[in-house]
Amino acid sequence: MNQAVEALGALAQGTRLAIFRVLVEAGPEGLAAGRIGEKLDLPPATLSFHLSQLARAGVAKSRSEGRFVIYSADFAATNDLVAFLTENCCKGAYCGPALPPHGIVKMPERNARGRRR
Amino acid sequence: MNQAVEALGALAQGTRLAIFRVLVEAGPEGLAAGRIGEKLDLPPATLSFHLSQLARAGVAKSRSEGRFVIYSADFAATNDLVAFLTENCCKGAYCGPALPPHGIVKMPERNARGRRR
DNA sequence: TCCATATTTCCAATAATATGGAAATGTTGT
DNA sequence: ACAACATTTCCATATTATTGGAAATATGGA
Repeated sequence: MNQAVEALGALAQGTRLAIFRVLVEAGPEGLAAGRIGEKLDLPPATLSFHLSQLARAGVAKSRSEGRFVIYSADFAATNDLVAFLTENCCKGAYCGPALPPHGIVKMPERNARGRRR
Repeated sequence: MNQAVEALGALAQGTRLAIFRVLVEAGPEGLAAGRIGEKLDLPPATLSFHLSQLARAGVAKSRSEGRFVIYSADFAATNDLVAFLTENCCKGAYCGPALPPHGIVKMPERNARGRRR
């Protein structure tokens, strides 16, 4: 619960949500901090502040690669967050009316044997 | 995007997240403000403040019923929010590693003809 | 109408957060 | 060791959010 508040709080801010979406689009590979700053035109101090918030909250992670710091979205944490939000939803019954256009994260396609492609 | 920041901001707070979860559990029927306050032991002013934040952000809605005000979660808005968070995720490819235990909201079951049951 | 109950508004004190310039830190290549 | 670049830390400032007591408002029933 506290974890969820942290994660939501990290995303509940224009600049950070923009950063997060850049990271989601970038995928597991991630993106160097500087590239993110260029895309969103953010001064280094501001960028660094928000990246550290995202990482502290667990929705993004960073790894060092040479003199770059590569940030990427934490997809597992994001899924956990989404699951938490709708936990106990209507005690298990369908609770429309809206039908989601797609899932949280696409399931890997499977062949007839049930193996991932 | 602004809409998403509002929605996330509404949920990014301990008291409000607790309220929201009570509403999610209550389902579309909703719950009178007072009942929520009892469950979470909140003073009226505080409760009212947070309920109005949730409603303003669109993740909850209210209707009057006699002298009660019934609040309920807005499931459609919640789904939109979740969809937005993972939009353009990995440009369409599966982006594990975690597989979600279940969908955002359960799809209604369909029979062989594709009709809802 | 009058009373009991439900919810909201008003208000002030307190705390937390966002911003970005300047300087510090760390890393690579010469 | 030095220069060039990437990122973070330090700092001050401005803005916004949370809290709850007390009073106001609204509804239903006797």
